[in-house]
Amino acid sequence: MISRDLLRDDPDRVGELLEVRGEGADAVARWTELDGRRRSALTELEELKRRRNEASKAIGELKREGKSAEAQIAEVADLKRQIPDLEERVSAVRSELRDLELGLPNLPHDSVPRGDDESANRVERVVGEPRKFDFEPQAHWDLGPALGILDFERAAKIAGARFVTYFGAGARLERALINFMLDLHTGEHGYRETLPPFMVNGDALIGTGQLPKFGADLFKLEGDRYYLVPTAEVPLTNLFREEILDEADLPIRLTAFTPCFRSEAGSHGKDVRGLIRLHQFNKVELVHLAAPEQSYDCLEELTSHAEKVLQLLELPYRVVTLSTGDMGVSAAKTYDLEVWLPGQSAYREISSCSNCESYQARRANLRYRPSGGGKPRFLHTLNGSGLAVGRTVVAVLENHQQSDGSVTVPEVLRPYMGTDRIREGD
RNA sequence: GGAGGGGUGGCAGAGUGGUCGAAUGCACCGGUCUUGAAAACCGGCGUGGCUUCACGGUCACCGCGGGUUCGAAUCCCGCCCCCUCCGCCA
Repeated sequence: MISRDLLRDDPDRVGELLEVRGEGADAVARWTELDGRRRSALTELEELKRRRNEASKAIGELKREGKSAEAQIAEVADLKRQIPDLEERVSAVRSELRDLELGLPNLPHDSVPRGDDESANRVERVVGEPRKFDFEPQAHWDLGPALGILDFERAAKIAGARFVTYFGAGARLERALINFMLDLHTGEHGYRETLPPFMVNGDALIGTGQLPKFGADLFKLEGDRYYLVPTAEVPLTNLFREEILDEADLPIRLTAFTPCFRSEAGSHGKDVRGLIRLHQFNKVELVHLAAPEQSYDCLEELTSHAEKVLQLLELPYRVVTLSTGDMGVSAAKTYDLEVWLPGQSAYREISSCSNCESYQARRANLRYRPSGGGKPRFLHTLNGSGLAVGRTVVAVLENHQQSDGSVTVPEVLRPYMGTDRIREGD
């Protein structure tokens, strides 16, 4: 949600920034109009309520003194005829205003490149050199099945398209990566390990911005009010909703492994092979709850924590700042980490690190009390993948494959894997 | 799934129809006292909205939503959550 103060004080600037994100100045104009209607109706309503309260109080006093209160009772009766009407008007305007506010995307940070799509993204740095192969590197969807560690066809039998089953060393590799990432973030980067529910309610999804607009991307349990989490960002960020935290406790850094469930509606024909785009995948997530003054430092740190995973796994990657047209609705600024995939000769997204500033905090009513005292303020929320585990498996297989079809296990994973090489049948 | 109990301010905990946004204690902030600290004493101390240059005024909030009443933290209905016991299950 965008700050109401900002909408009121500087509607032109908000309109201009929204323009860049596909919403126009007309949305701001509509907001201003609704807000005005809300305020005038509210003022009117509260005046009636004040008179009603006054009269009721008088009735009590008069009765206690044994006097007649007929006049006051009549006045209250009269007011009570008018109040429900006005109340309805107020709540109608309110919900219209809320619908509008919940539908508006966040405003981009000044440092974000403006543009309509990913072609306007800005490459910040390229880290590591793509390896030179003296043979034709295979894509993981050939390599994995050949090794007998990834099975898409059998997964389709029990579930359908866009699912995978790991066998043997593949399953172990997934588990090794999860443990490695969690150990790194808790041991070296100062995160608290968290294991949240994998199902959440609608309020949580409104809090982080998936609802009301993107319900089609989610799996909802039939006949129930639960949704499967599309990312651990949802449970983690909402964990402290409706709370007022102490500034001294910020930033709160949480990491969690969860599966993620996405319907991938509207992505037919995209990434149909392999485990790039599945209905269910695993992810280790990083979340910061930060004071506004520190949140952009936090974004750099969080991103560096995700990068560290790639570096230790000896995977070449680049860091990209998403343009205004390529960012998610909640983000004010997003860095994508794109890992090099030799099988596709392309950099592909493996992590997305965002500062949502106070956008989600407003929706989830996530606040903190400043150390110096004073009113509670909205904090800033950040999240990033540290990393998407399935895609990391892809990157490890493709980058560390050998000419004989085996895969060298990166040094840091060997204690977790119990081997330095994955061979057919492992 | 069945039976019972319970959700009040940062915490604990009173309050069963009006003068209750709410006693009291703890915590916290400011002050007095003290060489300093503690103790003691004095004062302050919820959140949001509307209005105001400001002082202030006002509305709402006692899990959430409805209802009864001139008037609801208090009575009635529905829902959510927590606890205990039984059943079932991992």
